[in-house]
Amino acid sequence: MLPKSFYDRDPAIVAKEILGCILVKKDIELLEGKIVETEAYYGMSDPASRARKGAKIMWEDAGTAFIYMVHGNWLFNIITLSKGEPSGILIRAIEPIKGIDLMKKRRKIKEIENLTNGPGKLTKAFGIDKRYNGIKIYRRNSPIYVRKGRKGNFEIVERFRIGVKRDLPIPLRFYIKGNKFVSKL
DNA sequence: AGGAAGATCTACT
DNA sequence: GTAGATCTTCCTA
Repeated sequence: MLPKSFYDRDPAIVAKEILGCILVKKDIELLEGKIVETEAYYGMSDPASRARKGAKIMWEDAGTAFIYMVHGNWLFNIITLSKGEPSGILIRAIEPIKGIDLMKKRRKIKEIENLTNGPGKLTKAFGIDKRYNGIKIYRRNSPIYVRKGRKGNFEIVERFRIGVKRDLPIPLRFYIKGNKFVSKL
């Protein structure tokens, strides 16, 4: 399982290095998925950042889960840190590994490719909502955490972020090239 | 009270 | 594949 120090770095670095790792939810159920797409968000210097909208939780320590609602969807973020500025990464898409039947049930569909290929979709499939806001995912016994995946060779594609009104002039969206579960090319 | 928000679903061309 | 409606909570007036 990834230690707190992993998250305590620049969000763009964390966003890239977490690709290929496994997102795990384990409490009364066991769900796993490989992280295939992420985005990085900075603090006050980032026009798209929730920090500017007064999300206090962004000032908590690295490795804190940050969950909020957009257009009727819960989005799952992890707090990171760079130079004392609040920042974070958004998990945009994962590839289902374990608990696929439960994910299908929650999403009410059966095509695997459509199960978790978007930030709002994966939270629904995993049953993640506001209740998990603020948990420390680096702690033992955390119901949600990330662990290292199998080493795989893949190329990382860099793109501009999706959906943000005003983006920064640098690419902050990262995904695994050729993966079917990426939300958008 | 009303609008905005880092999205998704559906119903078409 | 794309456009438009609609999703739900939070923030500001």
